[in-house]
Amino acid sequence: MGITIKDVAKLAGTSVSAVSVALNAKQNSTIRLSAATRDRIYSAAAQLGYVSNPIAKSLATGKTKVLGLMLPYADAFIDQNPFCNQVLTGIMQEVVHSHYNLMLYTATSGIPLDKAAMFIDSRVEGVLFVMPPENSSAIVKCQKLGIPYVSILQRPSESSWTVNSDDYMGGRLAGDHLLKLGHTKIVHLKGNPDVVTSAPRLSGFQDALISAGVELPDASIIPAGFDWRVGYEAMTKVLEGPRITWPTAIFAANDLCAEGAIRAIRATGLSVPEDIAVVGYDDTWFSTMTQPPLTTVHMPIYEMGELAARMLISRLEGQIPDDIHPVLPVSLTVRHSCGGSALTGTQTSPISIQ
Amino acid sequence: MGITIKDVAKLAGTSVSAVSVALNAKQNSTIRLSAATRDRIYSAAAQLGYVSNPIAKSLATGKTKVLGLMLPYADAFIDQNPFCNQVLTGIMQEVVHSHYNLMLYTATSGIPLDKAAMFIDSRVEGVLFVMPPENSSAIVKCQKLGIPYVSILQRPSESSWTVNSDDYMGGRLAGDHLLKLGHTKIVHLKGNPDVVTSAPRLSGFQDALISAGVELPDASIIPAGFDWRVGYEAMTKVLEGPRITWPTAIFAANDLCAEGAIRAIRATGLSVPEDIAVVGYDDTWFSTMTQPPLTTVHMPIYEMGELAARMLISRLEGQIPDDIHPVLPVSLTVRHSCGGSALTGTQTSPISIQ
DNA sequence: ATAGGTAGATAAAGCGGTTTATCGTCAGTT
DNA sequence: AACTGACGATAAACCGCTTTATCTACCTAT
Repeated sequence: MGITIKDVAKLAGTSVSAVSVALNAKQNSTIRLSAATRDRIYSAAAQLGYVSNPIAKSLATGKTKVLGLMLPYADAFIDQNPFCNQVLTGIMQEVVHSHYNLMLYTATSGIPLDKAAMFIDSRVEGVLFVMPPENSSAIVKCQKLGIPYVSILQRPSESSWTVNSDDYMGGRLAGDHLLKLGHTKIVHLKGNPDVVTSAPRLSGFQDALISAGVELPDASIIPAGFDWRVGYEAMTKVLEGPRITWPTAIFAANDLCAEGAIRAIRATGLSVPEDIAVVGYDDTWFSTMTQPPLTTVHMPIYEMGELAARMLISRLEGQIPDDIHPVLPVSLTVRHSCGGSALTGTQTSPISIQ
Repeated sequence: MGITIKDVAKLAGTSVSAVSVALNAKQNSTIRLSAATRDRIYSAAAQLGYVSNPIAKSLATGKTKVLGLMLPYADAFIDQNPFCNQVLTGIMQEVVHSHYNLMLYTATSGIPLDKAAMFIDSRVEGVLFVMPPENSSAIVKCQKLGIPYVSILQRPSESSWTVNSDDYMGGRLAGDHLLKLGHTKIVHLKGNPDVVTSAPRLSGFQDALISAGVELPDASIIPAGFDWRVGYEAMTKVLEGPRITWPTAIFAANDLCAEGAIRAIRATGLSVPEDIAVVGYDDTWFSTMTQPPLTTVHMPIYEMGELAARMLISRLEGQIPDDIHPVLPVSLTVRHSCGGSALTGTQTSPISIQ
């Protein structure tokens, strides 16, 4: 503990500058060192077990080698939505293999947004956002301070680098699949309107039906959300209507919502997929856990995390990628919640922007 | 950007030392400032939008106000085990309300442990470990460097502060519950042997049976683990034996394992709880998701995260709590996987060490 | 013999704060 | 009138590292 560059210099019989240069293996330094001096410094450092103080280094260089990660509202997501965990895993994978560390922050209830934004003052070099709210004060702060950031699931814009997946195509795939299985009375349990994925998923779904000449009345688009409870409630309401109005298929906002719908369907004495087919969205580990396992739109969640982290890091290193608004392709994972097991394997989105 | 304490001093017409003292509201400082000077400094700082540079502050004070969190092996846990997410949420709750920030790290496959341990060198003031391996190099490093740490789910020892829950009692509650329902042929799907919770859960379970005079043959203790796949496989193996050997109840390593067991039971054409009752362990959100919802031992996971963070922070602030090896009480959450709905509500562990 | 160049290294000035030691000034004592 | 303290504030050292400017030999070309 407490071994500084000075101690190394003293033991090696050199100046601190020499030690600094040697240990950082600077190639473009104006300082030149003989091999002999280098070796003396190396062995002195090794002997003392020297490890450089990153704080001091940061102060001198202005670089902290720390990335920030802002996860959405804790109660609702981190805990109970596998999506966030998988994004986190992807990000971690990339971070662990880099020279950066990750500072974590969650927008928690009870904490004023301004305080949440303060974590940026702890001198992160860049920030990753997951599903940031429309006018996130944290994002505004980054912009004002000129701190680079990349958002996962945010509407692409001039000022932000974003990583998204092809939600429109996801909706389309879900619709096409159900149509192919012969369904025409389909209900969409719509996602939370202030999450950017909700609208394009609906559009894609609508277009699929339109292309097939199938009508989608407004009454078939039910506001729901991303956890199972709202899925349950929305579906229950649907099934409270007269029997003739019942759909034969459901396109749910996500897998959790689909699970809620399935429960509601079961509670009415109907079964999935025999009476009503259900398509989910996300394809996290959870979608294999439902009864029956979900046919669902696969999002490359892990990859989105990885890519966002990679983009941020390369940006910090001065590189600018070809595409700062990548949209990753989605596919359809067919399991058992829609029947129609004739279709096996996954069906990939034709669009494959990487 | 780049507004320093010097700028504030210049504008306020004072020295930098005055600014430093004023803005830190030091009460025990030898430096005294008049109210007038204080005000001039405050308004100068406000006018310039000054925010102190935490890096420089850290270098000067030797405190970084950063906590480290080491989560277990990413592939296996973060992603797919709700346990970790809930611990994280609890930790976050506490951290967000403190003056500390959280640096995240995961032991990932493919990263040598030594490198993983390096994140400690980024000058965290203290570290939280979740389920650290027996001889974690990161823990050894903390000990060597004198960095305080608190482990969640680690065997209590002189050298470590730990937070655990009452696993023995958990096993006991599970056993008692099944016995009360009349079961005598019970199989335990045992947890991974290198996770500390596995052994005490088994002991508690065994003691429950012994107290009731019920025999538990070695063959009824099946090595399994903490994800659904191993639960499925273990259960399948059990059901491959002759019908007479089939148990009437299962005590699973955790909820995921229980889910696997339920699937295996279903796959054999039997049903839960009618043919075989199943008790899980953890009681995360996932345990309400299974069919039927799990009767399970409730661990205060969120609270464990909170408590661990609180202990670490108070330790860093020089306080020593009464108990540095707290064992939180568990309880039994009765749902539907064991039938016996006569028993409702939860049954709390008599032991309640806080 | 002298100027110029280069290899090898060092001294010292930051980076932006904190904190100790020091310094006037003015009121109160003796 | 000289001494003591308290008050209010400042200068300067320091935290550990980076980096620019500087310096000394020594070698080479003219």
